[in-house]
Amino acid sequence: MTRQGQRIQKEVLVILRRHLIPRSAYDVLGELRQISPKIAPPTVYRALAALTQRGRVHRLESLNAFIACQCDQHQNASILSICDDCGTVEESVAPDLVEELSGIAGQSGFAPTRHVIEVHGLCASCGTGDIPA
Amino acid sequence: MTRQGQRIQKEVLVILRRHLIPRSAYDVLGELRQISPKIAPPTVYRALAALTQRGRVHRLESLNAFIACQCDQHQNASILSICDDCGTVEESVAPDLVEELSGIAGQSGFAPTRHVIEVHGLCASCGTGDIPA
DNA sequence: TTATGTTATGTTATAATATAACGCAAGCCA
DNA sequence: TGGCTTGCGTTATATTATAACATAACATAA
Repeated sequence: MTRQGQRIQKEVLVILRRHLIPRSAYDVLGELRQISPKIAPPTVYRALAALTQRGRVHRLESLNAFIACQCDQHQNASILSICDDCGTVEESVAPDLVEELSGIAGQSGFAPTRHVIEVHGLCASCGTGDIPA
Repeated sequence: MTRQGQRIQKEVLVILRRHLIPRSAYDVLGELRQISPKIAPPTVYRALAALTQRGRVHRLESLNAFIACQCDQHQNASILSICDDCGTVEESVAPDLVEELSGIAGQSGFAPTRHVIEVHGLCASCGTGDIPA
């Protein structure tokens, strides 16, 4: 990775950390362009891929969007709880559950390498009726 | 749903059942058009949404693709194990794990409504070294 | 049966997401 | 420095998905 690559990854991470709700790659691109107007989609996707691989960012597969890791580093897969009302995402870590999941998938000889665990629903604030629609 | 809607849903299901590996919406559209050339994307997406809602088809969020339900009806969320080599998908049902997952997500008051559980890796055939790349 | 309201469908267009391909530059090492 | 490898910028385009609105199908009751 070059210095320029590092710079962009850092900028992307800063942008994602500004938000509690997921941003699409093009949302991030839009914000990046406020600083560096010439940036093109592949640059953003590369930065997001690198950050995701290093666990600094999580990709929400069911939203096609990204969020900064809230835990500041962990090796296990995250459980991402997505509020379908306000959009906030809560991250949980549960190594036992991931183990169990690997066990179930592995019953037929399947060898897991990556787990996608996302839960949709309503967060505590949106679900209580405190804030009726 | 009208008769035409039923017809298309049935055709989509037949197409998906012809394949053991997931098909994108546009793959399905392409096959549908061999029968009914004038079909447009929204028609396919509507049929897939209806079939998914009824549990006849599963959407693979991490692939943006669809596969026919292999279990022939179940109410619980599926665990979908996706072979990154040959593309086959194996479906498992594990109500206990889904319960546990709901419990973890619910610790903060989150109320789950839908679970996305996908595991990437290598299936038994691809992982054993029997068929080296 | 016809009128009427409601929901589903067809159609067009376009939005949103993602990546292929390739030339140039940066970093690395002899 | 020169040659090698990898990463990056750039252009173009592929892929996935939906908005919007007109029309058609169906249900119901007068």
